[in-house]
Amino acid sequence: MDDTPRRPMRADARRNYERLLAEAEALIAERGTGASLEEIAKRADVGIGTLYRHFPTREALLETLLRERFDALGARATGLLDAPDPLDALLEWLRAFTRGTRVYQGLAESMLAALRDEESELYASCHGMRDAGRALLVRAQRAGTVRADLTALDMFVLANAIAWAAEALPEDAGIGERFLTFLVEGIRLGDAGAGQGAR
Amino acid sequence: MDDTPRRPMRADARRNYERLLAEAEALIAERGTGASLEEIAKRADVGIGTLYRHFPTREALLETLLRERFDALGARATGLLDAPDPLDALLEWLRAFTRGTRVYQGLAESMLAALRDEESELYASCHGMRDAGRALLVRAQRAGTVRADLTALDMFVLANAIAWAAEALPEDAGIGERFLTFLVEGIRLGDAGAGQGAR
DNA sequence: GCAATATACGGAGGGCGCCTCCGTTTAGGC
DNA sequence: GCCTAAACGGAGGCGCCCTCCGTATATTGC
Repeated sequence: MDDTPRRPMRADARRNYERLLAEAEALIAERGTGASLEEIAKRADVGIGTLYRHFPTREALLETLLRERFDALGARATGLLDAPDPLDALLEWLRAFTRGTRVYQGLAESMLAALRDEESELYASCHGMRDAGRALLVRAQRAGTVRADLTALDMFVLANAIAWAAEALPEDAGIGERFLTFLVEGIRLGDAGAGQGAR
Repeated sequence: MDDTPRRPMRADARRNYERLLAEAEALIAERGTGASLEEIAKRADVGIGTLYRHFPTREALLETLLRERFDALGARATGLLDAPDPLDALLEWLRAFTRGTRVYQGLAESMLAALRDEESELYASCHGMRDAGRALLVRAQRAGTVRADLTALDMFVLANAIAWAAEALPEDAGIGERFLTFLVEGIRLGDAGAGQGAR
């Protein structure tokens, strides 16, 4: 809970930490979440050991790169709790989420993997965001506009699946939005009983 | 087009080919599509060079492993063209597809990757199946039970996304079916105008 | 300023996986 | 049985991961 160590970082350590982060950001933006850690270290002009000291796992590095985004998405969700239409609010948030997941190629994959491993830095780090998203879902469900049997976890996974698909066909710019539309149609409860007639 | 070479395979070649296939099947079932090719060769008691001679790429190997399944899925789609309810038929096929995609962990990923690369053996190999699926979709659209703006490619990608998600949470047995339900709800045109009221 | 020491650095090295290349072996036609 | 086209196998180069530990240096207390 106490992230601030008694002593501040040594000057060289802090410098290397920042260089690493900058180069990681650049290379991961370029090559995706699987980018070579050795190359990041090289570009940051730092030994590979130094990289591993600051970021013991690839996920730790990713987490640092993403934490701000997660927090922002959490805040966004909380803000949207006041929006007039709960379903629109949810859609809007899902949109923001999937867009955010596209910053780095491979991120959806990493997120889902993290979801299965509670030890993962990513898991902990996006916890708040997930909770905020859940609140948005619950509100829409209370309002009766989203099916009650949809779990927050399911929603999260589905959003990642959409991001994953969108990532895989990058030349198709509209794909994410299209799929989100399908998702929302699929989980909403229609104004007129949602045409559940057939089944 | 002429897959049968003039001469039949030499006996040792044929034997190795079959051993490789058997071990590949086993190891990929165990470890997913990313299984080590060197280990496959080792288990088949064959040099790595021999593996590469028979299967120049990982995809070629996968393709051989999967072709029968693809053909079966294609046939299934064609068969379902006679089913009474076009939407049910489509759902049934999507179910078969996503279930099939779960045989090997990582397969959805491989399929989507193949989709972007027309040179890929997998791309060519599942072409027939995709076409058969398309026919099923078109029929449902003609019947007015599926939104007309859904592309066969989109449907294919979505089905893979669902398979991908299901693969990522293997301990949750019902996830694939749940997500498929959402998908079908999302792409159908409801019996009573589908509650498009709000938007 | 100058030790003394806690911190931090760096990269060699072991492991694994990919894939190619080419010297060696062998099946099968004659 | 010989000869040759066909097939084999694995060494070796490359890239990546990650650990470990000898070396360097920033900081602190004097």
